Amino acid sequence: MARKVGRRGGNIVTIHDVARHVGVSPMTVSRVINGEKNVREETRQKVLASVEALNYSPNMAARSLATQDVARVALLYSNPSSAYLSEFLLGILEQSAQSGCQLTIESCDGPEGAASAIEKLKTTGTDGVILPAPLSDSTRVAKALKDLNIPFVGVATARPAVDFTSVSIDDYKAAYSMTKRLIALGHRRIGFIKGHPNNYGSQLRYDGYVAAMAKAGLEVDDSDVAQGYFTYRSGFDAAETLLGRDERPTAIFASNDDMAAGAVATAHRLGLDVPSQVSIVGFDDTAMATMVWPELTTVRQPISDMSALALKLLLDQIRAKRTGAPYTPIREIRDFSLIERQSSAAVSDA
Amino acid sequence: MARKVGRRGGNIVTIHDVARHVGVSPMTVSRVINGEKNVREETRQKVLASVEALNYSPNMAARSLATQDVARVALLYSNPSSAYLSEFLLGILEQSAQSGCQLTIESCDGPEGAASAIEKLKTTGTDGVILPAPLSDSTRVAKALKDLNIPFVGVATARPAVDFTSVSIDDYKAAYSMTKRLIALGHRRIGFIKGHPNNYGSQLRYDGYVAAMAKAGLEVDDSDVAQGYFTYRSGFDAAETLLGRDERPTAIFASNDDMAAGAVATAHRLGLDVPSQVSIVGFDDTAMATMVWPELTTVRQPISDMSALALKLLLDQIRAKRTGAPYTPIREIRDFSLIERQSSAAVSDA
DNA sequence: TTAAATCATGATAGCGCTACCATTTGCGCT
DNA sequence: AGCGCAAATGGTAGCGCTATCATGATTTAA
Repeated sequence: MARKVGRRGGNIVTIHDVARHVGVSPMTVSRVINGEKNVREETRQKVLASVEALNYSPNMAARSLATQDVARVALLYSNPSSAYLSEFLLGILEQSAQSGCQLTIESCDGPEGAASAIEKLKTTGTDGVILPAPLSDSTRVAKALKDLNIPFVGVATARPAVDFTSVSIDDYKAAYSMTKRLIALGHRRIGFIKGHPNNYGSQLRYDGYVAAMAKAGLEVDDSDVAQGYFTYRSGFDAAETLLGRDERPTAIFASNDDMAAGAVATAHRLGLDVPSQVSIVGFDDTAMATMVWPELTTVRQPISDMSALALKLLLDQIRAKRTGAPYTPIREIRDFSLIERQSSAAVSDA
Repeated sequence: MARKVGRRGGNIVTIHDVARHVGVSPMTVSRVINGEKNVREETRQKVLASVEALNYSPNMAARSLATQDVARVALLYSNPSSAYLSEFLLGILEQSAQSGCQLTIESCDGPEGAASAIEKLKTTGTDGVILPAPLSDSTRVAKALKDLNIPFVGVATARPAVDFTSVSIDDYKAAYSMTKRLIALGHRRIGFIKGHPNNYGSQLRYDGYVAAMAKAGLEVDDSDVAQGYFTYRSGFDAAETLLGRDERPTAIFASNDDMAAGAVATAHRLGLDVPSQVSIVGFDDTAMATMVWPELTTVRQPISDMSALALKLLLDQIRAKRTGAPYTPIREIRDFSLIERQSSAAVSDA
């Protein structure tokens, strides 16, 4: 239980114990653990068996000390939804525990405030930066980091700029799928609430919606599209425009969950039942989606997977930079999924 | 920037550099850093000055390796609001970076699911556990941990059990203050939405409300109190009971933000304006509070402070356990604050 | 004043791991 | 067989820090 028993003579299993158990040198064990080559397959197997048997787990502190390889990575975020942030953190944490890197969390006020935060990171000696959702689309932030020669990875980057490594989902495809699903449920007039105009991902979502509608031979009337700003309030207002008419859509697709929740509130206020009279769907599957009633049908991103992967890629990049190896930015695309809850239903024939 | 420059000859400032700079032995520097006694005040000052001058910062990896003191602490949580969780994580992370301990995050399904999670922690060799909000009130979980002799600290523990260390706010006092504030705004009939009946903190909040009403000489009518379950939906329904009458209260105090948000939705549906016709206030100041419109007046707990403190206390406790020192559980109470937003207002004379 | 306790500091030896280089082993080739 | 070369393995020396004990400086008690 306790890691310590005395200054020496602890009960912790070390690489030496494994080595003795197998009958090789500690060095060989180290090589196996780190997946280096130049180890005979047979030896490798024996070592792995012993690791298992003795329940050995490497001591991160010793490793980072020996390798001098404690990457200091910072997570720089600006007001994401807290649901997003917490799941993001979960992924990052898991990965960082495995990789034994030192995490710093830094918040800033939008891309503007990022400048000073980045300045600070520089003086602190940060080896790399993770940029979650809103910040990952800021060219300004990307440029600042690049100028400082600090490696970074963007998460949920919508803009398909390939000059830095990023992990995202395909916003276009996701919006396309969701729209297609609504159409399959019998909806013909589907309203859309756009996200913030500055947000590139927001544009992609809209494009996906339009494409799916076109594919089904359905027309998108301008009056069925409302501008939103990703906030609850903006969804509330936008839905008012969309639903406050005689000829209203039977479904509304909001570009994020907060706006969808706002739309649900408006529907209720107008005396419309969700989903029997209007289906309302969101995007992101944040906690908001299950907090409101009825719970929202939405698009789910594997946020914690994505953040974990982002950290891993960042560490690779940092390592490459240190060894002077060439590094080519990667654009990873993860799969999204459609989560169907109670806010959507087939259009009623009434 | 990079932590590494070559196997040796890195540019990192070590304790030796500081020692040389001051003209003492590394050991003395170490002592100063760790705040040990038996160092002459004059020497201490000189060392501290050099630390500052050279911008030295201790290498956690080396320290934990030398002290054999890597505490493995687990954060065990069960479905808290994500807003709560993310802020909680922020506090924990900051503290853990400073203390150089190894964090594991573990989720479980309510107190029931905790059993297996705890079992797992045992085999993994966990030195201590942090228990956030809902779990910290489960006697079952507390007992399981105690039986295993694993130190733990509860956060936002409402039940005033003093047999384990905890960090909380005074739910009673907070509810009392909020109620008093509403009364000061001119409200005389104040409805209350209770939290989950199993939750002790929920009871304290109710008691605080009742006490404040009594203090002001106001009667609490049974029909002005509704049972809720901390969910949006339950707040939605409870508000219906409270507001769906001719003689309705002019304010509603919900035991958490989710229910307050639900209550706001109901008010809107009933055509009541918030706050001019009904004031609605919440508790916790989760992200939910600012996501709905109008934004909620609520009670704020210093969540990240509390979680950071909890980790610190946990580490103390672990250390005490290792050295065999006696340990007395502490019950820390932090200050809450009233956050006034747009969902509450003075009662109108109309 | 002198022995004994106390304090301030230093020297040494690792914590568990891996970088680096030395050595051994295996294997294909002439 | 003997050579060379590469693959496989081992030995050594720290990474930055602190536990421990040893030492010299200072105070206290007697």
